[in-house]
Amino acid sequence: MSVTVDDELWSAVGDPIRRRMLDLLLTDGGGTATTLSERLPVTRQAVAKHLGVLDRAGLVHATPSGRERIYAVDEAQFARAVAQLASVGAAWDARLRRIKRIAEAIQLTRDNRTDT
Amino acid sequence: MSVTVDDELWSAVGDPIRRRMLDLLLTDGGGTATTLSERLPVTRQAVAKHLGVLDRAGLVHATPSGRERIYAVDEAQFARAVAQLASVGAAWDARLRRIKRIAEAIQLTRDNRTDT
DNA sequence: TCACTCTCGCAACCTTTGGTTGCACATCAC
DNA sequence: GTGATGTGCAACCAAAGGTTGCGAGAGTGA
Repeated sequence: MSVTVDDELWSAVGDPIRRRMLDLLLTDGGGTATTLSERLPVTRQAVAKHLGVLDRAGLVHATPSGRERIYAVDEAQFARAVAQLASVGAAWDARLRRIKRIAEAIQLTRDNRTDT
Repeated sequence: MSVTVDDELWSAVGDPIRRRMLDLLLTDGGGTATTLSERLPVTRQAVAKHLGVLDRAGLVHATPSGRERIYAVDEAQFARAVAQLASVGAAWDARLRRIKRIAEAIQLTRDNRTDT
């Protein structure tokens, strides 16, 4: 349970650079490795590798345009990814609540015993 | 915006082994590197390293007990982490919705122009 | 007490991943 | 055609995840 999620997706989103890239691509509606690298603390080649990772995870796709390769977020896939993140978060949250309830129940049991 | 989150936290949760470890610790209420490694596809030492990462991220803490070191999830910190994940998910979701709305607005503008 | 067993931590080593530089090739603009 | 710009590929480096091997405490039992 809870790890029904594609590991590739988590590791794609787990990297801070890749999260910023997704942010930039969403804000600007698209971009190339070069334009992205100008706004990131890494070189163009590093950005290109990250774009490769995101591409393999299906989160972005490239559109060749002349000598450029314009990348954009695949919104459907990205929405699915966000939904999966939310689902895992919700599962963990539910589990925490259950633990808390059990802990309180045990406390009650202890109180009863002390009473007796 | 959106990357207000601790990068350490994301990378801690980004690893599939560490997610399963958190799952196991939550389910069993605690465990040692040895007991965890019996239920994971990696060696005890690898688990110990992951526990170190989770510890430095504040998500778990160890309690020495005789010759064992029992690790348990720090529920408060973990709850904070889940909340941050959820918040980033919500931010991305909101951004997607806004993009969709803008796209529809542009479509309407086009339609108007065609009308004129 | 002494031997045995279990659990742990440390060190050495390997592989993958994120990052860099350097270079060759294609494309646009003049 | 020539120069500037954007891309991809290859080699190289450092950090992270993983393994094996070993030595040192902490329990257990004769």
